[in-house]
Amino acid sequence: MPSLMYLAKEEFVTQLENAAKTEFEEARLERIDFWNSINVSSQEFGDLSSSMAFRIAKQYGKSPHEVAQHILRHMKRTQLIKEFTESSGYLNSVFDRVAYSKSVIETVIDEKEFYGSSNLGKGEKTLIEYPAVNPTKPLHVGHLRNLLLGDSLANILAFCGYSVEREDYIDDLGLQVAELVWGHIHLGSKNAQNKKYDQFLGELYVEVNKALEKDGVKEEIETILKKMEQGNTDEARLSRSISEKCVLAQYETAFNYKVYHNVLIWESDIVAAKLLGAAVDLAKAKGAVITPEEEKYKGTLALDLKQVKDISKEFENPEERYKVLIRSNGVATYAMKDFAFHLWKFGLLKDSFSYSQIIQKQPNGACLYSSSKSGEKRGFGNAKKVINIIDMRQSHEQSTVKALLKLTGSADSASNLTHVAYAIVEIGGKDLSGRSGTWLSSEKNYTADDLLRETTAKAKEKVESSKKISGKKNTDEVAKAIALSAIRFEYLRVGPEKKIDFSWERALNFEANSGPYVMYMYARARSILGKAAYEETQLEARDYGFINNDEFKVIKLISMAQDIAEKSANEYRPNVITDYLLDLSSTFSAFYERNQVIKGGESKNIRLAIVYSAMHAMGNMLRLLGVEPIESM
RNA sequence: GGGCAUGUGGCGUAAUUUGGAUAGCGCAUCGGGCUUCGGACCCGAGGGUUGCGGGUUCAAAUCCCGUCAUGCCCGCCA
Repeated sequence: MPSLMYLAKEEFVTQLENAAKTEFEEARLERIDFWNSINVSSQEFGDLSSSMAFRIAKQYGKSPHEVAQHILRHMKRTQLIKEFTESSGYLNSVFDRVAYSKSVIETVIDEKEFYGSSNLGKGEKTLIEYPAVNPTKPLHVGHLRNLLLGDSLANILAFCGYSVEREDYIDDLGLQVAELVWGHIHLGSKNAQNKKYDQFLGELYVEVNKALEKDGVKEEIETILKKMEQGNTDEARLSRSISEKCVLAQYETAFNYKVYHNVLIWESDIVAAKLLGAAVDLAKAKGAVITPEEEKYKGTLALDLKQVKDISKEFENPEERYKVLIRSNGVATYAMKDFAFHLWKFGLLKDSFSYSQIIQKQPNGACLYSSSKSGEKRGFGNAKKVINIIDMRQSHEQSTVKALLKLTGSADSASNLTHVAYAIVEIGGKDLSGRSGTWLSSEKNYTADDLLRETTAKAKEKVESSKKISGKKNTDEVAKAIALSAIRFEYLRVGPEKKIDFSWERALNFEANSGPYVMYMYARARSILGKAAYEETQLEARDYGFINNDEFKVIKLISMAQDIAEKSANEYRPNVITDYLLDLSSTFSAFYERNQVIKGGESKNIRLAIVYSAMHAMGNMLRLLGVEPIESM
């Protein structure tokens, strides 16, 4: 079922189209033109408005006002629209508040926690990968953007009817891990006991990075890296074991942020499964790659940039002719490995992984699986749609993967591959490098753990000073929930393509335009319902006769929840949701500030129903952001 | 050299994909509001030539062209 706002718009379009076509036959307009001419307008101009008359006026050489008046004559009231009006060329609709409100509220009562959900995705299997952090350091405030974007988008897509699989890729064969293996051997692991393992590794990593300047160290690390890649060596086992311990520590953090996954795929397992060979064979067979003659590229397997420059402008490069995929020493580049992995993601190569349970029960109750040497077969991968949450600096690599998919005959998959490119998080204009240890600070580290701890402490202070909750139990839980809402909101309210300069001040702001603000409005709604001993059966008695402007503003916003969720899913933008939540909660706040609910006399029941509906709309949208609303705070 | 992203009041941002009525919101500043359902609140004021210059249009933050600034990417690094 589409949202009521959508239905009202549809009724408007139908009336408008018929009327306009009767009066202005020559206009040659499509239904889509009428549809696009309609906007949600500010209250003074009615509920929905169309600028169609301007367009027709031009063709007919008449004034928009005149045209609109002609169209208006043929427009008749509909189920949801009480009347149409005209003002300075715009055609406005006025909703039938009784019919509209009744329908919205009954739908919410019927659907409750599913209100706003839809079947947009038609159950399509969608694989979403995040955060793919190197298993060499703690998650910091930069990684958090990836983590929260991924988790939130996964929630949103699931709510919109996609069948979502949350996957994380772990590169346990990277140079960074090799450096840590070297560090383990040469610098020891004496500090490991009294620290969280990822924190210990992160610090060790900075140490190793300093040692890199010494003679011979680089070579030693390269040797280690080669042994790791061979598999079945001491170095390989050590790298996997270090990586696993690190990932488990990182996931402890993720769990505190209420972020969960379905499956981890390890680079060492991708290598063991020989996906790469199969991918190379495929690329050769389809003629997607060539072996350049030029001296510079002798012995490599490469992508001919001329062949792909139509696929993406990224490949327009006057200086380079080829993009190397397999080096002359036989080692694959990142892009090629990634292409192989994507063949698996789309089910274009058969799933040769075995899976074991790395965490039997995450805090959300679900098992976390992991690719492994031994284990059972499972139906992971084989997705129709693939979404990668990756920093925008990797756009070029992602385009290469896409191009390879297209060239190997999977144009469908190529177009179903989405790179959600987000800009980095900086601190005081500097990016968060693991190598130099920017995340380490003498006062507060910029790790995700530190951020949550600081924010929770601030929240707890506030909770304890609040009279409402003082003397009550679980202040820790409440403080944590509030802290989470603050952090998640702060990260998600900004469009993904804009860079974020991290600031403690903003992270710790719980006032308006924040997660806690929305949570507060939710809690107040609950509190009112509790005080009124509200039950749904009371709704029988509600009277839709008097819906004032404050009330109807809230109802209209509630009616748009599904459109908002779908927009957010289609555009991969959680900030569509945060924006809506701020609008809804502040409109709701203004409504109850000016309108007594419990002492509302004849309006009491309808207002209770509005509070009830707004509460569900807020709660459902908050959950899409990964924020579980709390009853009181 | 080529490509990508960003540029909106002092600060942080929304709206740009699909052009519409007065560019929305928060922080900060100033002024109001608790004997009234929770003050993490509400109401109001000041603050904007949407980087700049052209163009298209009845209408441009939005589309087109140019230009400036900032950051990033374009390795047989991973």
